[in-house]
Amino acid sequence: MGFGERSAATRAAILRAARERFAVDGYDRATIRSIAADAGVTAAMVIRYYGSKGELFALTLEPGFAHLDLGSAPREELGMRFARAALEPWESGANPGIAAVHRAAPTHEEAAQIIQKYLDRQVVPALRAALPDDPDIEERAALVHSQGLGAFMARYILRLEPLASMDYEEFAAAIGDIVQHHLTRPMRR
Amino acid sequence: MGFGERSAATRAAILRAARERFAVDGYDRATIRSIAADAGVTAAMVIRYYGSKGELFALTLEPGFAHLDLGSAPREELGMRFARAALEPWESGANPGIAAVHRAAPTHEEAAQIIQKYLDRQVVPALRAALPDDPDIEERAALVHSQGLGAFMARYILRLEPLASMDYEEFAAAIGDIVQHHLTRPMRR
DNA sequence: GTCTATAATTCGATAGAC
DNA sequence: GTCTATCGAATTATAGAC
Repeated sequence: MGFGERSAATRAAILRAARERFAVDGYDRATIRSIAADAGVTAAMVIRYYGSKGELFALTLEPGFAHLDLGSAPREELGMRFARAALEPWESGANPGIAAVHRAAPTHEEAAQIIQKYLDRQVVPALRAALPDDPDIEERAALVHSQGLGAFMARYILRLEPLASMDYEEFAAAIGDIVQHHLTRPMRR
Repeated sequence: MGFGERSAATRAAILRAARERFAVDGYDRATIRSIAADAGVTAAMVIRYYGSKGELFALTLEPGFAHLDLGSAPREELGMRFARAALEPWESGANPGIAAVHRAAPTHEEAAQIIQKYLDRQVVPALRAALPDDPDIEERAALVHSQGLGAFMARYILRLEPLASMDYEEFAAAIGDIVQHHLTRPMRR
């Protein structure tokens, strides 16, 4: 596009500010003006570079979910491995885009679809690779994800106690244990 | 209040419309005008009877969560009993107020606090009554609730597949099984 | 490349007629 | 008791100066 050197930094600053605002305030309450202010520019610049609030939001979510890698975990450690891989990035407050998705999803169909995609393209394949012979892997993955979703929402988004203040190791161990159960319990056919 | 017979029906219609709108659209996207239109009146009436959008929303949530009654379930059936008691009302689409709370909670602190209250005043006491000697009942209740929250959000709010279309009996059985595990697994001290 | 000024909406809430 | 008309604030987005 016809933008020079100078603008690249501004563009990046806007995107960074948008990620932060959307993650903290949610889509509706985050305003173009507040994003612009955080980035040290005016609202006009935000529109100039990103067209509209909606387009900016879409780009905000793009880097998306980190690739879910379970490595070559032994069967008995799969749950714990999954829980750590999914939750640990959050302890350092990384990936504001994902918080933004989860804050927007209950009222914005497009955001909910991004979560659906994460489930289909990351969670299911990762678990299928680990348990290639399980005929119910999709149901298991959905249930595993539902526990991950609830734990994530409770601790990081809604900040419900005592989960929000619980020691991370204890938290991860509890969730890992449950995931393991989802993955290994007998399914009714 | 100085309101006569006639207004009572209007009042009720507004509240009913508000519950529906807040549940479907969320707090921010539901407008006074849309609620008024659904109720067959004008926006002025909504304000006249309920003062402000915020006050109306608060009343919307009031009937709140149904009392969580686990009856006298044997220890081995506690998880299943809990899952059914928490989820079954949803299959018939009841209680739009609760959908409204969960849609608003990620971006509205007050709504999140209502969920916290549900956890503290319904989930914890119900489980404590069922397992009076468990020293970790609050942690267990929080973990049970996190699974319930995730399952509820995935199936009814975000409508993630395949959970959203899963047969209810299978769904409830899976969640009940997990809840049971949360309640009975050994805790690290 | 960035800003000021402002257009065009939309929303919550009010005032006052009937 | 209900409505019309409108205010005032806030928002997204545009036009155009510098």
